[in-house]
Amino acid sequence: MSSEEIDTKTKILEASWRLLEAHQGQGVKMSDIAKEAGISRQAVYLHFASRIELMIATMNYVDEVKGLDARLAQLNNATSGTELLNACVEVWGNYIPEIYGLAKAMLMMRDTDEDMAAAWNSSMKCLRDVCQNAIEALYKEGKLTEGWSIKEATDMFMATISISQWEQLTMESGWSNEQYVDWTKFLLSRTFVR
Amino acid sequence: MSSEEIDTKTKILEASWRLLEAHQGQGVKMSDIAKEAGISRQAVYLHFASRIELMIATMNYVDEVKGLDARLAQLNNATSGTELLNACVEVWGNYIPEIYGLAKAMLMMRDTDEDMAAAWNSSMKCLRDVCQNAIEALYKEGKLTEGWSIKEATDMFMATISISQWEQLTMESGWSNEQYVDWTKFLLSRTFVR
DNA sequence: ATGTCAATTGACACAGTGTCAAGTGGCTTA
DNA sequence: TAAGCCACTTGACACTGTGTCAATTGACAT
Repeated sequence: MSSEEIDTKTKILEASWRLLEAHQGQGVKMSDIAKEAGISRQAVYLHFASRIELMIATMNYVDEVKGLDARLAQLNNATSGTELLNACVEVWGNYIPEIYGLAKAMLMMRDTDEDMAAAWNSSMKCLRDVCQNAIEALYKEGKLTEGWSIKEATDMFMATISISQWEQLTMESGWSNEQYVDWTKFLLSRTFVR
Repeated sequence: MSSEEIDTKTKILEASWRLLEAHQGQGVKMSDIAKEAGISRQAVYLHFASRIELMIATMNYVDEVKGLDARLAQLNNATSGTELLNACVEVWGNYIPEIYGLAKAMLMMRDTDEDMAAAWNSSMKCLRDVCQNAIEALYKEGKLTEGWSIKEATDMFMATISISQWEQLTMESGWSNEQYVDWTKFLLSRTFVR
């Protein structure tokens, strides 16, 4: 069996991931991935029907290895809504730099490919759930700023911690990740906590 | 001269703009633009050296016609920092839907093309200036929330009113533009006003 | 009538994705 | 040891979209 030797499929996924991170999700061709994996370009298609499919598989693979779900699961220890909100920003905000290349590639393809859009949304689902928990906790504590519905507040929360927001503040404006996390926590607390 | 008949260059720009808006900035080919303008594909290249150049020209053309600068210039009537901040969100927030298709196309190209990135940034410059004015006004009134530097606050301001943010809240989360403007004003006031 | 200029047509190069057919080399099973 | 299977290789090709080039047309100006 393939318990010791890494099977080709995994080699491709690793190569894809590595290149995506190295090039920040841009300009990574099927032939590059094949070369990186040490196989022929055509062989990639023996394992993945298309570029899109490979990208989605890479995303699932990274999800599995890095385990955002697991990281987020820990958060349910958080007692108060505020605490949960802050913890959420911290976990996600420190996760983004680890998966930025991949995420960027996904976001770019999402515009033109429905499957990718769906895959991305379902991958964001677990994050959204935690965000919503935080908002609901605030609400139950009577601490959610007046006027917000749960949905609206969760929408705004998600938008605020979106990859594009992170990209603009760190990559473009030159913020450190710590700055990003701290000010985002500040903005969210001020916005949602009464 | 060409005072009555629209010259071909303008016809191309109009066609480009129309298609970009109609298709939300996606999948608009040179041949589509040519067809829309009523000329041959190759003729487009007699006026614009490349797709990128045409896109940048379209952007400048729309800027000229729609006049974001002019709209923003009015704002300098605003007396207080808070007022300026709100006015800024209102003007920009109501401008976005009018130019979304074009903006989306620009943002997508920006990832792969330096010239486009530069053109986009310079186009955003006037918006950034107004945002910075608002933050500075707050600061001078002693109303800027403690901790923010002018630059950081302006960065965060810009990120909050970015196209991606608007896109996520309206196109994806289904908010009305009014909702977008109101909640964004709310979030910014809470974040920046002491 | 001659020249110029904008536009047309058709052909072609190039990159990247995806497909197909034929071949190779190693491993299993009879 | 032969037969068959399997993952992979090679090379060729179709398709799309961008960009280029050369030859041609038709209008308008001198």
